[in-house]
Amino acid sequence: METVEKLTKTLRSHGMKITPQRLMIFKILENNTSHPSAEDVYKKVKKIYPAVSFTTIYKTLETLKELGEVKELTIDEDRKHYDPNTNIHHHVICSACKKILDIFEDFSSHIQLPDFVNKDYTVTGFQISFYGTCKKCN
Amino acid sequence: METVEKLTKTLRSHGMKITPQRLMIFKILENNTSHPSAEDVYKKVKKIYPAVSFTTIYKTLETLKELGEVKELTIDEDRKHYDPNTNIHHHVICSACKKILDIFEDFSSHIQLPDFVNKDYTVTGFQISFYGTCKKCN
DNA sequence: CTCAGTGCAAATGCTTTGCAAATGG
DNA sequence: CCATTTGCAAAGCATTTGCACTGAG
Repeated sequence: METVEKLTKTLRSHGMKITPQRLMIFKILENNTSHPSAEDVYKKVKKIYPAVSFTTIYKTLETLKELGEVKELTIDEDRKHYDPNTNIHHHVICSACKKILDIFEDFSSHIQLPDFVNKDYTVTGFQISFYGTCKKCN
Repeated sequence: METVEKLTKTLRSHGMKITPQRLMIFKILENNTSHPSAEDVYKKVKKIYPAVSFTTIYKTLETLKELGEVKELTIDEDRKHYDPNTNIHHHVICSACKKILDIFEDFSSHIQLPDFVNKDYTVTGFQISFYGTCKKCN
C-alpha cells in the first residue's frame, strides 16, 4: 500500500472521496504487518473513531483491493485477511492462533512450472503458504 | 485417500459405521482429481443416492478430514474444496471459474525457510498456490 | 448542490448444530 | 439392542446488499 498521502491522491484521481473513516482505515493499515481480518481492522478503527461501521470497513477494504492497494489473503480457512504489502512474498500461518508471519525470501527462480500447466493456464503469480504451529501455541 | 475397501476397514477399526451414504461419498471421492466443494460432492452423490442430505456430506467430509483421508483446500476464497489426494502436491486455480489443477512437481528441495521462521514456528509443510486464468476463461 | 460514501438492518451463502428418528454391527 | 449416523430445521458466522441519510468536494 502507498503512504496515506499518496493514497489520498490516488483516490482523488479516481473521483473518490476522502472521508475520516477511510483516513482512519488507511492509518491502521499503513505499515501494518499483522495481516488483519476485517474484524481486526474494525476493532482498531473503532478505538480511534467509534462511529465507524462494519459495512464501511468491508467496503473500504474492497475498494483498496480493487485499487490494488491491499491483497486479500486466502490462507485462513475461517476468514479473509488483508495485507497492505502488495510486494510478492509468502506466509507462515499458525494453525492454532492463526498468526501470520511474512517471508520475503524470493523463491521464484526455483519454482519452474511444468509445461502442461502453461498450456492450460495463464499463470500470473504464486503464493507459498507454510503451515505449522507458532512457539506460543506449541 | 485409501481405496474404498481399505477405508471401510479403517472406519471399522475406529468403531465407525459403514452406511450407504458414506459408501457413495467414498466412491465419488476415490481417485477424484476435481477438487470438489461440499456442494459438488452433494450433487454427485445425490445422482446415485437421492436420499442423501447436505448435512451428511459435511459430516462425512469432516470425518474424512479427521482421519487424514482428505485434505481441505483453502485456495478458493468462496468455499472450501476437498482433495482425496493427501500426498504433497500443489495447485493452480483459475480465478474466474475456480477450476483447480494438480501440480505434482516436488519443490521442497528448492524451498529453504529462513532461520527466523524456524525459531518462531514449527513448520509442518507448505502449499504453493498458483493463480491465473485457464484457457477457457481467458 | 450533487454524487459518492456511510451505516443500519436485512439478506445471503456456506457451514455447523440440536435433536428425534433410523440403522449398522 | 444401543451407540452411531442420518436428516431436517434452525442457528451461526463472515460477508454483502438495499436504501435512506450524510457529507465531501
